[in-house]
Amino acid sequence: MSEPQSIPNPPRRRAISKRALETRLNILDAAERLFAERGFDGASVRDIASAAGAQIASISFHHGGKEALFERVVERRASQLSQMRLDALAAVKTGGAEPALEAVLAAFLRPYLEKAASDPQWLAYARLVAMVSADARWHEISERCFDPTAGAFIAEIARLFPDADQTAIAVAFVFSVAAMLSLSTSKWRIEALSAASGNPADMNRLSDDLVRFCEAGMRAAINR
Amino acid sequence: MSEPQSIPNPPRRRAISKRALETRLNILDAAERLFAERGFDGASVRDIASAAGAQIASISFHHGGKEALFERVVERRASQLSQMRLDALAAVKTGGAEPALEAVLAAFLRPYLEKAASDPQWLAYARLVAMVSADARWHEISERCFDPTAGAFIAEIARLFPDADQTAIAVAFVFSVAAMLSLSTSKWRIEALSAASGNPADMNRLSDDLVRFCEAGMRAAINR
DNA sequence: GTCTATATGTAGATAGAC
DNA sequence: GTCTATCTACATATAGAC
Repeated sequence: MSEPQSIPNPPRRRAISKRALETRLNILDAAERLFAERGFDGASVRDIASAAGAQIASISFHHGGKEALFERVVERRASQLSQMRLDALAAVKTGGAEPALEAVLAAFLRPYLEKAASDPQWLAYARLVAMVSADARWHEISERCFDPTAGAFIAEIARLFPDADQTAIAVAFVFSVAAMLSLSTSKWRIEALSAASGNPADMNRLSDDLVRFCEAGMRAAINR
Repeated sequence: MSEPQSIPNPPRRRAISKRALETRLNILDAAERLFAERGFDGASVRDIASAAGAQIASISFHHGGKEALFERVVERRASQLSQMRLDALAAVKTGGAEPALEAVLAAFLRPYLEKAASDPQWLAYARLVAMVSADARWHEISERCFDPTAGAFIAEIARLFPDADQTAIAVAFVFSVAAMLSLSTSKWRIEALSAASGNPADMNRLSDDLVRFCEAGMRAAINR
């Protein structure tokens, strides 16, 4: 993924210098931040290069242009997050008894929530995903990066509740993902709307609230 | 709202020609569609003018530039939708008994759902709202156009459940709004993820599913 | 691999004729 | 109010020296 023209068994290829790898990584991180803040069209490769301390030309050189860079930014974290989620799902299923609905939903939601609570780059990534999901231009990315994992979780829930309507489960799952993403895009709004209470919206509490909310909503869909 | 420099009692002002009014309206409609499809930066005033059958210069003339046009597009429908929601809330409260939680949530969600089911421009508007909510650049619009109405509904729910945590209610409300908006941005995804079932995702059914999902989630937040 | 210089396109805004 | 023509700025991308 990080070597454009890599070959399964390259006969002879010079190692990439440490500095070049840093440049690539700095560009990816800066792009993630700026794309998340301003959107694909609002973030220019000039600003990204500048924020990364790199040359404008290095973006085309290392990543093959703006669009390819955007896809790499999304793919990098998506594959990591998918792995964490599927691992958590597998762990939940190793116990002898049937897993509880809450455990399955938590296996999907918690890996992201834990990352987002500790690393601002993951928060930026979620804003990016919200953009990707909302923009028809990036549907292909969604299908490739997100839908397989989402499908696995929906199938598992359907297996736990054989009598439930599968479409209703998928609908509730999409609602749950939307609620999850709103934590990164609308945290400011939660704080504004609950100003009276005074609490400054602690991330751990928000995470628990999200899992409770989604589980209750999913149960309502299953018992439809 | 549609007359930039209007004065409470204008001493003498020539009436705006019918054609000019049409130009203004055509621009608003085309802008709504293109902003929703491509985002603020992705939609050019050139394309908007062209889609509206108007001149590029007419956008600055009638609406005062691209940013001002964007705000007008959002404000136009936001004020209409707020009115419908507050009317529905008032209607729910006129009955002697305390309104049910479901009725309050429905008063917020149904007006939009009914519009979106019948008018593609309202679907486009929801994509726009999803953008506005996700982009820090437009927070001021959110606070001005959306938060007052949201606050009224949160206050009503808090009044119905005096022992519930107010922050938890606000959090669940934001999750509900996110789920609602996902109907416009992720309808294609619902269809992809529930392909096995075959149902082509009828909008009326999705609306019912949404209200059920949000009510169950909100109850879980209240009983926290 | 990096960096300068530049090619080529398009953006938003407006002056001034009609 | 409309429309043409044009201004200025900035976009992405790349060729070629180092």
